Amino acid sequence: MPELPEVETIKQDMIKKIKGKSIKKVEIKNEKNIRIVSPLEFKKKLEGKTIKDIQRRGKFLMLYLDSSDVLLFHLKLTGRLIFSSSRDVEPEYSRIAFIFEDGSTLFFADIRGFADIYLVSQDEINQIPAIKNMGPEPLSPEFTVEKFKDILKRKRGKIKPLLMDQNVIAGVGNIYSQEALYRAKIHPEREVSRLNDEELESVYRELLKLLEEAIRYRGSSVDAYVDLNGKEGNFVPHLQVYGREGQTCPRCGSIIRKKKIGGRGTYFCENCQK
DNA sequence: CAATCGTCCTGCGGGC
DNA sequence: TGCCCGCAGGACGATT
Repeated sequence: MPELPEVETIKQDMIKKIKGKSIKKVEIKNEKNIRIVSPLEFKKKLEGKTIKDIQRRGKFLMLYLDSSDVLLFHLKLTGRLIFSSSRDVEPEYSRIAFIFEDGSTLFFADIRGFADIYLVSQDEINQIPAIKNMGPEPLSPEFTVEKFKDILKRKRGKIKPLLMDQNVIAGVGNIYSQEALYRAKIHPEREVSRLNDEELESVYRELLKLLEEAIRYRGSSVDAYVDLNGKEGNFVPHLQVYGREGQTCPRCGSIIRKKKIGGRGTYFCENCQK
């Protein structure tokens, strides 16, 4: 499941590999992920267009075209974007092929089919509900510790579900919310209104360090995530609690627990997360 | 009104 | 060994 570090990795690779390329042909094998526009309109609006810029917002990847349109991807759980220098090397579960003038191809693949693909004009981006209400980018300079505290102090509820709420902070999902809390030594079920300044500051610091570190390691290949070259990220060995139920806590040696919190599987150390 | 549930879907793992 | 059931989850809409 691609979260901010994984989408950021894909974005950086895309800037190197497909920025400036012109889409010659779009082949749709499975249209299920395409939202709002019809497959025919999707093809028509993309063929002949050039990719001018690539950006990320939360877990969304945004490809700006030389028309006024933007191609948006949200990979959800099992969506993949894989670049190949040849259109003949088709990845597993491939659904859409974006074939460039030079024959190189961007494949969109998805196992479970939850991913969303939008094609909208630039001024329609903010009409997409998931983007309209999205919280700040955690790695932007404006996202200061004061801003973080301001936002969370207005909220009620358990800290972990709040961290992965896209309307609170953009891009943080199930994996990085729980890893950040482990690093900050905060129990995922702590009521946010009962966290003091020092604790909130620690969550902020650890979250930002974690995201930056995960980007340097090209993300975590949990579930279906691979990078633009189809290669796995290198951050999984650096995850300290995620997926480690029954193993010992790297910090205190207690047994790591798994519990459903806010409907999502959450791993934590009951001994050192208070 | 905030929290939980069902929905989409399919690969995989646990259990027998 | 092999089969089958049910779990996993991002975000949204419905429900309690």
